[in-house]
Amino acid sequence: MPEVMEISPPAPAPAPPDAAPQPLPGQSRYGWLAAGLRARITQGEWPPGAALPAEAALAKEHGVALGTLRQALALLVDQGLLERRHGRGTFVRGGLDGASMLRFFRFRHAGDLQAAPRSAIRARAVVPASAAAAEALGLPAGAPVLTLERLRSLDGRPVLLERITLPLPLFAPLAESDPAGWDDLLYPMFQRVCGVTVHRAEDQLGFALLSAADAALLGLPAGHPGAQVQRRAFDLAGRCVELRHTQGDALAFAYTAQVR
Amino acid sequence: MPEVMEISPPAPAPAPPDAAPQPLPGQSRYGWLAAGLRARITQGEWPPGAALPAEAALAKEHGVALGTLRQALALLVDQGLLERRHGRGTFVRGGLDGASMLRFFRFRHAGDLQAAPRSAIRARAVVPASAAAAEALGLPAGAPVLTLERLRSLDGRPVLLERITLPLPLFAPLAESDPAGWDDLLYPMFQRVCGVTVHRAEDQLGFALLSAADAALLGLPAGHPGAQVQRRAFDLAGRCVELRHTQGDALAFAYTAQVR
DNA sequence: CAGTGGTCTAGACCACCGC
DNA sequence: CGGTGGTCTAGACCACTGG
Repeated sequence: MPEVMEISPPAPAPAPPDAAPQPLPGQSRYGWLAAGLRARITQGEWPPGAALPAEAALAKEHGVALGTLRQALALLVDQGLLERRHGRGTFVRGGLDGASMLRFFRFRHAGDLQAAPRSAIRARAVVPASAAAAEALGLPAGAPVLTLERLRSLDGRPVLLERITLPLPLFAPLAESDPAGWDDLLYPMFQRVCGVTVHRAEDQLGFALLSAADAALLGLPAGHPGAQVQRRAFDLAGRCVELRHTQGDALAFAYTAQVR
Repeated sequence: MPEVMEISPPAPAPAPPDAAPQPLPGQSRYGWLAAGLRARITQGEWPPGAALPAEAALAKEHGVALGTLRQALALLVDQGLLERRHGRGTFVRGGLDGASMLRFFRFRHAGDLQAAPRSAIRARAVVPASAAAAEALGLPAGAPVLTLERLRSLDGRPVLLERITLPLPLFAPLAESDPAGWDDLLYPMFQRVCGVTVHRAEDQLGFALLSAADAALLGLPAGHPGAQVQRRAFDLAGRCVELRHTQGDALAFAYTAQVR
């Protein structure tokens, strides 16, 4: 089962009756189908959480055998785009929940039943993007971006300090609304307010000593070791829609990686 | 496609002509087949690197359609047990190469063309297992284990300090041979000398300051921040066959995690 | 109960590999 | 060229879900 996805998917709508609409360039039919379905999903024909038509219907619509259509769906499933539920249907996966940063840390304190993490926006600004940020977000050099500084707390104790960069035409609604009223989880709010689904992310982990100012915000001594997470988050279409630099107490860092 | 693997696989040999040999308890045929093939692999019928019989032959042997047999193979492929090569065959995957610890660090120095990492065994001993080690390795409390202390170097600079615990009946050959003659990569040597294939590992990443002695071995000042990797390595049958604690310069640590 | 995805079959033909 | 895995078909039947 090759993992590549072909380019130029077929037309979303059913084909004209003659002149075969799927001139398979040199690849598999199911790969082509998957690319077509992916396009219809990223274009919003089936929003996150919605159910696709039944397998039989999709197979008939594309004039293809059931097994072939199922192979296409399987591709999209292990790309994380779809989710199948036996007896219910095939659904477009929702976005990440935004609480995922805490998975890198162990902040439990002796038998605490964990309270929900709280979020406080400390600063918000519209600034020209740095060269690196523009590059990562696919913006022209110096394009305006929205930056946030955010402190996350557990049981009233500050535990994570985050600096977030968002591309600006897309996140304009957040440049105006009152941060005091924002949700504790950003990604569901991105979805609701800006229509942006954060679907996948790459987290680069590292360690560095905390600056005096950053350490103070986290209630730690200056020069305390900090765990650093540099995140690039992507939407359904694979475009980078967020840069996030997260710092926390290195001594609370714990993460399990699977090898092979 | 459920991911579970059924218990009590069918008999390895072809079935007696009557009295159906595969009394599917309540699960899928391909899951049952996969369990049977897995057993034959872990029992050494097809050693790592060897090719399985062709799909058609296996399907006929088990009295099953091609598609069903292919589903079973697909299960074992994404469990990492098998590897398929178009036009060549289906092969039992070899073990890990043992260089995988370095993937957590960036030790490049300005334009160096990287030399192969070197390994030096600093200490070897047979000792009673700690309670935690015995538990993890599935040994009785206080059973004898082989411990190694090992320093890995890049271009002559020490970069990683490792403390390794190995269960003893299994690794007895290593308790006697001369460590000076050992390979730089341990896992291929485990395979060759002890017949142990390291197939999968779980690495728990963390952070702690280095002790004065450990820091000295790494050429770092006492109390320098250290990245810690606590590894449990497993063989083809899923048994834990190695515990390894690795320390390195936290400031050289870099790892990228994929989020969903 | 009707509708969904999951399993399984028995074929055909294609694409890749190595000799 | 012969052997391998990869794709595709057109069906049948099973298992799960929800009203």
